[in-house]
Formats: sequence, C-alpha cells, structure tokens
Amino acid sequence: MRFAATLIPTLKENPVEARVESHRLMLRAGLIRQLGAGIYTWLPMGLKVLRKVETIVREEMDAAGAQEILMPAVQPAELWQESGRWQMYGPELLRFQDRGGRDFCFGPTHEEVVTDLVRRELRSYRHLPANFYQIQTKFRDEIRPRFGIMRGREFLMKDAYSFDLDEVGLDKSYILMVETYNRIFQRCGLHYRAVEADTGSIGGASSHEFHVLANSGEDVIASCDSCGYAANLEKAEGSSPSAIPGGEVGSMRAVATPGVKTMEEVSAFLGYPLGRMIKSLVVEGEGGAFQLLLRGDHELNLIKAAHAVGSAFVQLVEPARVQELTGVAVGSLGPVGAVLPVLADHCLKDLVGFVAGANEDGKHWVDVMWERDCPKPQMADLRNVVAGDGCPRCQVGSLRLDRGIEVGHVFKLGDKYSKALQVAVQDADGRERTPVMGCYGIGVSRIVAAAIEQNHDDQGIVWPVALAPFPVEIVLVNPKETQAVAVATSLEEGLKKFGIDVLLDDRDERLGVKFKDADLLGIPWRAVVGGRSLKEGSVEVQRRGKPDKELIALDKVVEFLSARVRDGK
RNA sequence: CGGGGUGUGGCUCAGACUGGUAGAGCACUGCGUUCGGGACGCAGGGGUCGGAGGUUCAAAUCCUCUCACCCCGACCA
Repeated sequence: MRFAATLIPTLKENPVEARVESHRLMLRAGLIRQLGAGIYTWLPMGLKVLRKVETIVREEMDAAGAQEILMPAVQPAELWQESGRWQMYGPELLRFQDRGGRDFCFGPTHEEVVTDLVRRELRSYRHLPANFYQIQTKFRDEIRPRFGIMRGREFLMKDAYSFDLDEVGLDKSYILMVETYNRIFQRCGLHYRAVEADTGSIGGASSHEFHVLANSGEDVIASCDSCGYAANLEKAEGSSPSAIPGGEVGSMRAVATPGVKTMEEVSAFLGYPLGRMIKSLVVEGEGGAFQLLLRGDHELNLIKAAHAVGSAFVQLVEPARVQELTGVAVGSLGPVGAVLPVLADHCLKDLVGFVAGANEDGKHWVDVMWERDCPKPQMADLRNVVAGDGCPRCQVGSLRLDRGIEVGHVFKLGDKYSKALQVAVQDADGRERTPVMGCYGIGVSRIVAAAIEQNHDDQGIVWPVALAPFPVEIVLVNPKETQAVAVATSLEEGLKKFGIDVLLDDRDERLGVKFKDADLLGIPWRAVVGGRSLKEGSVEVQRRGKPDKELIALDKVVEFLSARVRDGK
C-alpha cells in the first residue's frame, strides 16, 4: 500500500480530549476519527488492525468447531419482552420505532436472537452440541463513553453462544471456549490474565474474564503469587489477620473528636492505626438498609455487600439519607447502639480494643470489645481484597493486584434464555429437554485499544507483529531518486512473494517527517531505502522499539525481513 | 443521572469582561532555498464565530432557548 495514496491523517499535536495513551495514539496515528460521543470511524490503518484481530478470532473459533453466522443488529422488542429484558435492561438499550410504531432495539447482545433461532431450527439432541458465533457491531448507550474505542457506545464484538443437552456438555463447551480464548490472546501477542469473575445479575455457575494487563485498565484483578488463583476485584476473596497484636485493652471509654470525620483524621487524632479502627457504611437495597462495618483501611465491595444482605444490588446511601435512617451524621456512626441491622467484615471477627464512632456527633469510642461492649455482629465478606492478603485457594501465597482491561468474558448461562423462550429438543429417549447455554464474548475493537495501551513508547505505537497494520514499512528517502524507487519497489514485490504486506512511504516529505510518522504508526520492521545506506549498496533495517539499526545488503533484505516477520517477534 | 466546562478555518487556541464588522501557530496551495529525525522565506486559499430567537444604529462579544461535545463523580463515613 502506498502511503501517499492512503488516508493516514497523522497529528503532530495531542488531541485535548484524549486522556489515555491508546486514545491519543489512535487519533494521532490516524487510526480512527470521532463522529459522535462514543462513535468512531475506522480509517484505513485502524481498520487493518481491526481486521487482523477479527481474523485471529475467526480462525480460532472455527478451529474450535463454532459456526459463524450473522444476526441482525436491529431486533424486535417482542423477543426482548419474551426474555423479560425489555423491562430489565434500562437506558443502555437503544430503543426506537419503525414507521409503523413498532418497538425495536439496536442489539447490545444477542441471546434472544440466537435462542429464537435455535428453538425454530434445532429439534433433536443429535443437533447438539452447537456453538454459533458472529462478529458484529453492537451498540450500548453507555452512561459515559470514554477513552475512545476502549469504552465506546458502538463497538465490534465477537459473541458466541453454545447449546448443550446438559450441564456436563456445557462444562465441555465452556472449557473448550476458555482454551480457545487463551489461544486467541496468545496469538494477539498480548500479556493477559484469565480471572474468575462475578456472574452478576445473570447468575449462573461460573464465569471468567480475560484481561489485558495495563496500568490504565478500568478493572482491578487479584492474583496469587503461588498458585493459579486470579479473580476480578469484584469477586476476589482474601484473608487478612484479624487480631491486631497489642497490649492490654482498657475499658471502653468516650473520646471527644470534634470535627474529626474521616478514618484518616480520626486515626491521626487519636494515634490509633487504621487497622484498629472500624468504619460504618450504610447501604440500601430492596431488602432495606444495613449498617456495614469495615476495618479503617479497607474498602467496601458493593457486590459482596449485595450478596451479604441478600439483595440483587445495593447502593451506598447519601449522607442526608443516613441521617434520616439512623439519626446520626456520617462519620460518627458506630456499632455500639446501632439502630440498623449490622453486618461486619470477616476481618473484624477477632479485633479487640478498637475505635468506632459513638453514634453521636464529635465523639468516638476507644477500646471497644465485642460482647463486652456491644453484640458481635454477623460476619460476612464485604471488602475489597488488598495487596498482600492471603490466597483463599492455596492458603500459602499472597495476593497481588494489577489493573486490567476486560477484553473477553465467558460464562455459563444455564437455561435462563432457553427456558424463557421455551426451547425444547428431544433427547435419545424421546423426552423434551431444555438445552443449557453458555455465552462467550470478545471485545474485538477494544483489543485494538488494549494492545496499544500495553505496547507503546513516547514516540508512538509499538505493534505486536500479529496485530500490526503492516509487518513492514519501507521508508523511501526520496521519491525522486529513481534508483531508490526501483529498489523499494522490488523489495515490496519480493516481500509480497512471501505473503508479506508492505506499507511504502512514498510521500514527497522530508525524511524526519516520515520517521516521526513511522514511529507513531508503530509498524514492527522499518526499512529505509535511499540516501547514504543505498550508496553503500544496503538498506537500513530497524525494529520498532529497538534503538539499533542494521545495514543489510540489497540482495539479502527480502530474506532477512521475511525471516523476522515469520518469527513473529 | 449529578456537577463543571467548551463550541471561532482541517487541528490547537486568542478575541468576549468593556458590542464597532475576525486573528495567531500548525496544516493546505504556489514559487524559491533546504534535504537522514516533525526546515526556512515569500505569496496565497479557506471561517453560516454550534443553531434559533431577542436587545441594539451595530452582536463572535449582551439576554433567552436549544443542540453538540469534553471532563469529573456516582467507592469510604
């Protein structure tokens, strides 16, 4: 492909709106352009990368025996009413009407459509197991699209849905998909981790997320340094010693703490470590309001809190509402004389002589003990794990925390949709059975952003070879030098014979400009043709991201580059 | 959804408070010089000042409405 004849609108200046590297670089390297909030056009270079990801995903899905189909993006409301999600889904679902006033939505996901397909077409257990997938544009009307492609509203996704006669079959399908996902992300050349995840409102037995590790990731994942345990922070469990070693604990007494509110302030004011303080948070769900107790240095996990109080979800309540519910201002709540039902995090089980709010403004209790001073509340897992917590699986290792970008999610749906849409197939004994489903998503467009997030330097993108728009870029020093043009063209032709696609920068620009753009674009191998190296009968070759340049004799360049590209390094 | 902010040439922004008929840098076009890490000079082209309405002799500027986009928050008591 010729640079001069291609739309690669690189930007010298940094776009103001871009807050993360991948967004900045995708705009600067001319991969994408924004059309509206969370909506982007893919330009030639960006689309090349997107197609690379797609191809890898498609090849691995096909290899796993999944069947590619393409379902409609626009879906009738009736199906969603049948599954109950027309009511459940909320404003993220983009809804509209056709000219006849019939309700439709733009599909954010396709459980309903695929399940409808299966109930119409599959009658016998002989048709199972089956796994249908598509690579398609989805739309989710996100509360707040951000970070460019990373959290857009319109995005490209691969979604697959498996159907099995029973749980045993589902387990097999699920494991096959996990293996397939591992192959996909390995082939993409990404550092990633598969983690256990919360199944969310959909429920179901198990769920794994695949995260590309990057500091800018929106998710936090915990992993054990000794065994293979890894989990999303939403789900991760960990143990922390609950008893704080210390001397004698005196009797409970009140201390005036005027104007001292936050845990840090109280800790500094009283000279007690955060680990010996208890904070009280009030949450409310469909089951009512609860007062939750956590150690001063721990964070509440709302998902765990919801599980603990038996609600589908809970919210942290506003300070004004806390006052209304308890008669106490936030910052002064405590377990002694609490009015709401109280739940405490496991870490507080053996804590002695702690500090807690006195349910009275400007006053805290010091040296509180369970049973002696107030009843010991019911214990539950309520907090986010912290780095260094003990591993819940092997009991030996400790947990570390990393940030990740969720690029894949697999989970077992069970019969939620197959039941709601009344799918039935006959088993070998002629009985009607409801198939069990699994669903498996990959954020194809998000992988592009995640790959950049993980592979860049201060000059631009450094593509993994597998995802690069081109494996090789030829920089023509001067398009007016006829000999150089001839060499560049024959190099391009030579590489083409090895199936290597080349970007040839034939623009009439100063060399510096081409170098800067080449760095920005991040194409793995750069060959400089012309100028002083050509005078010596060679081509200067450099690996993007590496400082050293190599002079390769003219007749060896094709061989040299094709070998490197084939290695994929 | 709550809060904050911004819409002026393709991009980054000035001009607005104090109304007087639109500007800079980059980009683009032409010519010349330059030519292995985002060159320089000269000459050019390009703007319904987001939109609608209002005030005024006069509106990018003041007022009202509206649209779009961006940022922060929604997790600490």
